[in-house]
Amino acid sequence: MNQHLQPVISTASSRIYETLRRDLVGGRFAAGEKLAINALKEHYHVGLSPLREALNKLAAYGLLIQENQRGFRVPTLSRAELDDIASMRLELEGMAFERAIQHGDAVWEAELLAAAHRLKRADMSLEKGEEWEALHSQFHRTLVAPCGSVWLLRFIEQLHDQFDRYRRLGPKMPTVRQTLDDQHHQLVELALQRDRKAARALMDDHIQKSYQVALKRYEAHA
Amino acid sequence: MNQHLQPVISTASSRIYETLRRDLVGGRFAAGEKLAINALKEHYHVGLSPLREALNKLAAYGLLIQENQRGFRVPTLSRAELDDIASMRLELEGMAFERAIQHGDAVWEAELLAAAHRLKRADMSLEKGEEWEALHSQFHRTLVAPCGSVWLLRFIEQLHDQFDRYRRLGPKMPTVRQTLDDQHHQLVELALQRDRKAARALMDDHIQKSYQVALKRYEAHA
DNA sequence: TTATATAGAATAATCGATTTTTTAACTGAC
DNA sequence: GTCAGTTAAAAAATCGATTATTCTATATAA
Repeated sequence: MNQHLQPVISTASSRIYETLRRDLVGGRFAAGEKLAINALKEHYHVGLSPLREALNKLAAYGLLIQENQRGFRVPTLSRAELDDIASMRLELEGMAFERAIQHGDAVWEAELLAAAHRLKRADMSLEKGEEWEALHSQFHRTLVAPCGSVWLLRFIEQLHDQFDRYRRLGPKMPTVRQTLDDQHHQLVELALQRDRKAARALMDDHIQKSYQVALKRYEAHA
Repeated sequence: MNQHLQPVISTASSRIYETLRRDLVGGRFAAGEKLAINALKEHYHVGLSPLREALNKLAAYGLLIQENQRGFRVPTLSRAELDDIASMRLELEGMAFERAIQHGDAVWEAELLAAAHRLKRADMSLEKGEEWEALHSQFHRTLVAPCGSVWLLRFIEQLHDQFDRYRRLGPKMPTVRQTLDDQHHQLVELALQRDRKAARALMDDHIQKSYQVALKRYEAHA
């Protein structure tokens, strides 16, 4: 499901990394909060060494701030950063989607349809939990997967995690969500038709709308 | 000099991280090599815990590959990856430079001239060691610094480190190097004149030429 | 009162040793 | 000779304890 690390074999360190990543993205820690390592150790039933290794990785990934001799903090949120993240998503995901449309083959088309279908079923259940989040991430990953650039995919993944810290600040907004869910299918449509320009335009619009949602939530939150 | 971590206060972990990063970028480890943690411990006179924390961060940063239960390896080099890195640099650094030219203020102009001057003095000494590398990195960072996007700067920094693994595979090539050094000054010129289009074009050419150098070295190496 | 100093508690970083897993060498059956 | 199974050695991951640093509260001096 998640290719953040090859979880073929798991270690305590890789497990707690993935768990913490999800919890950070899902907003289970307050922005700006100082992490109490001992408390984490207890809460997640994990030893100090694997925990610290995971925290170090998360800091390098950008989901934590590390300050020498004073541990780890959850990054604060700001309008400026949200704008930055959204505008980088516009540039990079748009670019990647266009390239994916140029290079994607029949296997990709099938995977796209599959990912969209799985997501739609989750949309309908109206249970927007971790399950939906995973399918949603996977769908967006599939859209850009055959773009041909490993580094572009890596940056997009990172931006998604950052963006979701804002998007997931509040509860779902059914009407906007409906529009966004519909766009997912239209994105697949345009991809299959290889209509690069229209696909790019829709992707831009999709990110813009998501940004509006995230911004509303951020402002309600602050 | 390097803002990879705030080295205001340093810990064993942050020191060994920075040292290893330099050594990885500088090619002091063979591509694909498996890192012998015990040997590293001895060589760098550092304990196991800070060393492992540094290795974890470097893996998250992309300068190492981590495989569960089988430690850390230096990523291999490939033509495809070099192409990817170079084309991402073209996109992102070009974008950043254009934005920097739009937003950079008088302080930036001064810093640009200063960075270019320091680099030129190092160019002339013909000693292309770590000292020159540091000034070169700093110069390129300064070029794009006021682009307005923290995430864009972060990605560019990462791509530079990756690119340098290829560029630094071989010894200097005086004639090409002369051209590239000259371009540094022309980049400053065009930035001061706020000639966005020309600046972008020159940046593209600069990265292209650097890519040619890196590619030659990669092919000679393999 | 304000600022500075300091002791004690809390926390971060690191160390040394242990446990777990992988790798390499060896064995014997086919 | 080759291959599966076994074992010893090596390496990775983790643990428990120690050391170093920061934070907090209190005391003292200007």
